[in-house]
Amino acid sequence: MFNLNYGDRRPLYIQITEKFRELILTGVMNEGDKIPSVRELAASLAINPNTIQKAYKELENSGFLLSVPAKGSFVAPVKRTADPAKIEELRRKLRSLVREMRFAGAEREVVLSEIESVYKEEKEI
Amino acid sequence: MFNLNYGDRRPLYIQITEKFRELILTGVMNEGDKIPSVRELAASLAINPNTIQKAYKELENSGFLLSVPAKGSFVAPVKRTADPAKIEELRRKLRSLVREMRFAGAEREVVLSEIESVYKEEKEI
Amino acid sequence: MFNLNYGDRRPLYIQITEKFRELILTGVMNEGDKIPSVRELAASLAINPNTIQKAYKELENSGFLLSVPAKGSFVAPVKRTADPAKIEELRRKLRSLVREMRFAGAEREVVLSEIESVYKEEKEI
Amino acid sequence: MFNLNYGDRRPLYIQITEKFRELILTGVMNEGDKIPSVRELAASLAINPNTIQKAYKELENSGFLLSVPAKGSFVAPVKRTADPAKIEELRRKLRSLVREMRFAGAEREVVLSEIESVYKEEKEI
DNA sequence: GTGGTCTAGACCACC
DNA sequence: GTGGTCTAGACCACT
Repeated sequence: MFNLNYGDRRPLYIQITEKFRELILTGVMNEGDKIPSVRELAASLAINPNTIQKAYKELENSGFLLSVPAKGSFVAPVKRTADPAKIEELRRKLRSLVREMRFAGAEREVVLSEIESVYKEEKEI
Repeated sequence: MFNLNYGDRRPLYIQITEKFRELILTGVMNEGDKIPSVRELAASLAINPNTIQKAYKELENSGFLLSVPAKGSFVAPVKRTADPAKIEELRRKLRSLVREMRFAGAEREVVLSEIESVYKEEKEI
Repeated sequence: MFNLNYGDRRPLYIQITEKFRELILTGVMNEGDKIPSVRELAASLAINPNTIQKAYKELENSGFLLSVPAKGSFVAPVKRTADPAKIEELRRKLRSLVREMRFAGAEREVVLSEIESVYKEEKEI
Repeated sequence: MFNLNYGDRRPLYIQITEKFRELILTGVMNEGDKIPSVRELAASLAINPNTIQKAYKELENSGFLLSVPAKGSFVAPVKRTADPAKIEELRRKLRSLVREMRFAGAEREVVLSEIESVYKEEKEI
């Protein structure tokens, strides 16, 4: 499914949550997709199931996964009552980034097309 | 000059760097402009000079300011690269950020309006 | 671990960053290695922890370290670019520096021996 | 002869010293060359002669120029009893830079050829 | 006056 | 325990 980097000294469970975060945010995994069971992924990565458990727990806490007892874990629905503070932080980052692009010479249309393409992304899948 | 937000969980020195980044990238401050001295701004914001110093140092490291001992700090000469590689890098960051915003529940219109508002900001007037 | 030179007019925190840069660039320390904690190194060098913190921060900003709160600081994953543009930039810096050394009275042999000794330094052994 | 940058907020006399430093270090100007008189250069740059005076004074203090009363100012001989501290500082910079080049993938020969070419530079003129 | 360095000590969140 | 932020205050070199 993916690989761990043992050179990276970040804890394994963090590497795993990051990986899932990336897969979900990029639309490789979508709402409702079933993810591998703890034991399954542990075997596949050859690490302790407790580590996977901890990663899944983190992902559940941050709203990326939804665990259904006796059924498995699934990618959470996108709705998630938007945390205003989080959105505000992201908007701040967005403004700063767009200003930098503008300053670097990127045309308004280039930026807009990038946005559009993201919002079309998963619909095409 | 501007205000600090103590509710904001970002460190004060980061808030300050962001503010200057914004003032410079939006063209409110231009190359060569003298900015307030470390002690002056510290007094004006009622915080410790060391905190301002830290912010100015960061801004100098990232190329926004030029600090000259015994003279003052100035907005650095700009290099509007229009470097395609730089733009490409920023586009990648933008996509990633927009995906995250979308996932967090931000509507397409919200993101677009943010872009528009940046491109309407004054600049080089 | 290493020593500070109080005769040296360079700031302590710069001496520290240089030392780590050297240790990393010469391969004595490698990606993922844990480095001494802020307080540990401060005690060992008998200086204030804030000074170490400043050095580590600089090293993190320039991509040599990765600091993780509550975990420690680690040598960052390396990206041996072999980017021609980067090399070209370094060559320009080198020419300028060597001109200055020559002007300051350094003999060609002195400069060459410096190069040789660097290329004999251990690395990735 | 050269231009001043009024956007640059560094003092004019500093810009002038830097310019001469560059011209001398790159071998455009050589030992014994007569440089323009204070009044001459002041007129050519359309600035106050005092500013030129100050720049020349700085250059003389740092050993780049040699002023002969009633004769003019000349590029100083290269010998200059090499200040050991200065040389040491430059050697440190050189080592650091060469390490970085080596790390970036530059071959030993590339670095050496750069040195050689600098030491041949002025002889070809 | 200016930027810059360093110390001493407090406090925080996280693990 | 860890990294990180902030304050308070001393000192330096330079203009």
